[in-house]
Amino acid sequence: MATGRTHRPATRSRGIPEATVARLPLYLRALTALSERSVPTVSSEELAAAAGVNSAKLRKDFSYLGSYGTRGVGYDVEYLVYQISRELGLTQDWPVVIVGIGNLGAALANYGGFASRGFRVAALIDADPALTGKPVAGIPVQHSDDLEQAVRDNGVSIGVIATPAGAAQQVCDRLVAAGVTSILNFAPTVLNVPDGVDVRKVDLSIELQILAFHEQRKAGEEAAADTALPAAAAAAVRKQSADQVSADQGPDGDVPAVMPA
Amino acid sequence: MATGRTHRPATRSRGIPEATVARLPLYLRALTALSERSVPTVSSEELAAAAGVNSAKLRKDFSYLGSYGTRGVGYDVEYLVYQISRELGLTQDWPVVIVGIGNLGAALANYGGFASRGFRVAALIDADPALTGKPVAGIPVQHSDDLEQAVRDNGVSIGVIATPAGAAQQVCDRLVAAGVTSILNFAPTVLNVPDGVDVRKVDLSIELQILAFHEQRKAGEEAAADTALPAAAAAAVRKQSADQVSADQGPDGDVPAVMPA
DNA sequence: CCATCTTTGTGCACGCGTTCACAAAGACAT
DNA sequence: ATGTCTTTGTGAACGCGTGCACAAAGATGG
Repeated sequence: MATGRTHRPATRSRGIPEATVARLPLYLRALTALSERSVPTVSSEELAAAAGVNSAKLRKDFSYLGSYGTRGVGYDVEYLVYQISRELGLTQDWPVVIVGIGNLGAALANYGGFASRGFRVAALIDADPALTGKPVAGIPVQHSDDLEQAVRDNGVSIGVIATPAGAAQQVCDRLVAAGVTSILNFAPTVLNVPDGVDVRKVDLSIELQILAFHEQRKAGEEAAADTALPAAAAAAVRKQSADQVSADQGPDGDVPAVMPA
Repeated sequence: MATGRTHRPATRSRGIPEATVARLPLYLRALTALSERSVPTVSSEELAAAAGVNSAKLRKDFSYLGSYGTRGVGYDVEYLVYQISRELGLTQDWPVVIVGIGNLGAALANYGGFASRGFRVAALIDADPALTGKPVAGIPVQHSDDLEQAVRDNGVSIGVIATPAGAAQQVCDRLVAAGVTSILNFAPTVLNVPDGVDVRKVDLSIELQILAFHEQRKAGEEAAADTALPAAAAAAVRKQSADQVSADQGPDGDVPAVMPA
């Protein structure tokens, strides 16, 4: 994914491992909550608990950013909030464009977690003419024809794709051609992009499938553990017979994330 | 698998690495698409390309499931679809309950990718009395008071939390108490659960923040290149120079303040 | 039946990420 | 100042995941 890293070991700020970057938003969230409660300092142990990670991992993560803690005391909350925000690039304004204003796209447009972290929804795009001009989250939806102009006029470098799978690649190509270099993809499709463009994907059904795998494993172990089971696991067993739905018609098509309206 | 005797016989789910499990849904999606096009067999190279992964990785992943391929030919699409579906537990019906029917919850209820993979939305729960009884995606919303009963009546073992952050832990506790053992959490909060309960989280803003980090890095490199070279060569240089980055920029002002609910 | 060609399955090595464990650093009390 | 106590920052070991490279396995053609 990430384009070739440098041969630079860990000089200054740029040696930050990908795994650490992925956790910085977690720390930032926990720190922001502490900041609101006017907590002045926090130890690695406390903050790690709040962020749901190991304290040693947290300290090592922070060590990549620099030495921002005080031994015997902990970390200054406000200072750390600022440092992490700066490192993540959240001290600047990031205009984003959302393409595909179905259920999911609309939910994303309304999502408060974006605006509060410097992400500003600059434009909403949908192929359906019936939606054009209709306001969603206070922003009028623009037709797909205006995609390129919306990107350029707003200086957008981050695009969000919430279209059906079939349209995703085409939308992606147009976004990239218009100058977008980072894409958050909610469509269940693999996107092909040129070098220099980052893609992150969120597939809602994949997470559920992973849960189902572990759930099945748990159920199997329980069943194997004790043949005669108390009422406790009755629910698990009932899954089988609850609804023997096999959505006939064979394999599901790869399904659009949203309904177009 | 000639050396399979001293180690775990990878016959069952026991030996499958977590990273492999996370990719199985990807393979399944690609295979399903091939199946719809009535493609009989597929090579690891082709399938890997369709799934967006390395072919060696794919072969190794499949080797954990067993030897389902034919050397010189490839993999039988239908057979592999079945094997992966079975491994993931998708051959059975998974009733799920969605708690928090806001924009996101409603989008999830309407999401086609769930039903097509054996996940059936058994109940929708929301604390707002104004929503009670109102149908969303054809399913009437139930009040929070009915959470436990909805879980038990439907034999639900997978719960989806799409509530505001402040309500998530409480909802989680109630779900777990009612018998749910797997939770997909969309609320921006760390959930505490007892042993034996799996939690996977999806935080929409985290993904954007990670993109912003890389975007900032790219912008910094371009800026560094621009100062050193004529603007015309900037694009060409972008990919090459990844090492040196100007440390900081001026005070940009705005700092992300609060976490939404 | 043998030769050749294709593609799988995997041994191996390497690098990243995680965790442990502890010395160094600073706060604080006396 | 000096000692004690707390907590950071990190060296080092370990384990997992990834990718290479190739032998084995089977198909295919002569």
